[in-house]
Amino acid sequence: MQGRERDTVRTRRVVLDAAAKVVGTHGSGASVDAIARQAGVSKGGLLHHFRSRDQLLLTLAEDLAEQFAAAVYAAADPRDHAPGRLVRGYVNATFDDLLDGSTVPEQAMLAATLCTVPGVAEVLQRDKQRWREAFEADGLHPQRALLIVRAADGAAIAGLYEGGSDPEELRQARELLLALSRRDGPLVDLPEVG
Amino acid sequence: MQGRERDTVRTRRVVLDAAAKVVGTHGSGASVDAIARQAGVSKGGLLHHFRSRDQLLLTLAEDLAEQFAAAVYAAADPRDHAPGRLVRGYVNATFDDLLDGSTVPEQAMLAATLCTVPGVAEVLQRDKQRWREAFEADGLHPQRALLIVRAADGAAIAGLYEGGSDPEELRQARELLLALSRRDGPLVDLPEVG
DNA sequence: CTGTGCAAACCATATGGTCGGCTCGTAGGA
DNA sequence: TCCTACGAGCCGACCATATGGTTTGCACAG
Repeated sequence: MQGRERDTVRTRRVVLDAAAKVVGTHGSGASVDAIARQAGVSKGGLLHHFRSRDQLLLTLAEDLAEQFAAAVYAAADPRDHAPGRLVRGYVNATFDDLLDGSTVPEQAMLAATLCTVPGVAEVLQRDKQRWREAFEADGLHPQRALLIVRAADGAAIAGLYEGGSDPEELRQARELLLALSRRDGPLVDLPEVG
Repeated sequence: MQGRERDTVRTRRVVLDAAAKVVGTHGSGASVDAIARQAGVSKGGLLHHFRSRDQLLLTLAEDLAEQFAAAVYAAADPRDHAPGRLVRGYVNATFDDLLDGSTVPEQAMLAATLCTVPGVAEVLQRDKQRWREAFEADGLHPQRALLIVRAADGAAIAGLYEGGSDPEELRQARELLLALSRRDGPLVDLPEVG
């Protein structure tokens, strides 16, 4: 019963990857049949593993959130013990995705499509709560951490939905956010302008 | 020939509003029929004004972009002539939408759905370019302006897709961004932390 | 032999888009 | 001013089709 379970796990994995690909290119028009074909599986076979299309997409959303979290923790330098370590991992993971660029339009499609799937909103909300707690434990001034994370999110949105950005600009933006994360305290001590 | 044209304009307006409402609640599942019913029009009547569903949604996207731009310029204080005036309008318009809150989930659905419509990506890209140029003429240090706008976008995303945020937190975030926009120069002169 | 992963045919239905026709406002001539 | 012809806005029935989900059957591991 072990080989079988392995097969099940592998098939689910293959289907999830196929779903990401097809949804990334065809958006909400991605049919179960198309996903199944991409996965090299029949529609019946797919629906044997995922009760419905919505449940498949929900699982995909959870899977992607998990993958991103893993990327963030992987991007956090293990030798970095200063406050803001996780924030820096978040920034780096975000911009790494963006700078790769090869799959940016697909990711935009993917994100937009998944957001319209019933149940995904709750998943995102739970995810948000987890990040919030993680950042609170990261030691940086909350206002500062929030600003940095928001800016990273905004850059991601801009990069995803509004066309690929200039790589050089992305790199600069990342450096700025990283620099901001290496300092601490409220953000008010700035030279005033006329 | 004038009354007729008025009718056409009004009907198109009604249909667009209906589309925003239905798409906001039903996402990509919003059918032409449902939109037509919401608008008090038959499906045939609707398709008389918009050649296809996609074209309707594309028009809706353009319309919403235009509405947001109008809100930004309306939110910019006419007596404000310091650099960053438009940035402040952008921040205020964004957070006004977010703080209203009543239609936040609908707007999230709406945005996500429209992003999957063919042609909307190009519209967003053009829109982005317009904003970029407008901000460049706004006089603030580019890096600073970009950071503020990105943070506002990120806050919008967080508010829209990850569940309504705490109003108090939103207000604080807005004040921070506005404060940042009232200063100028690069963002490096911050107290370093151990 | 048995149960599980999977295929393929099948079904009900929803949806986008078309079409012929009806209504009524408008233009233009008498 | 009145009448008529025209055309635009609009309706509602219709059609082809794509899609989500079910069911039946089969092959194979244990």
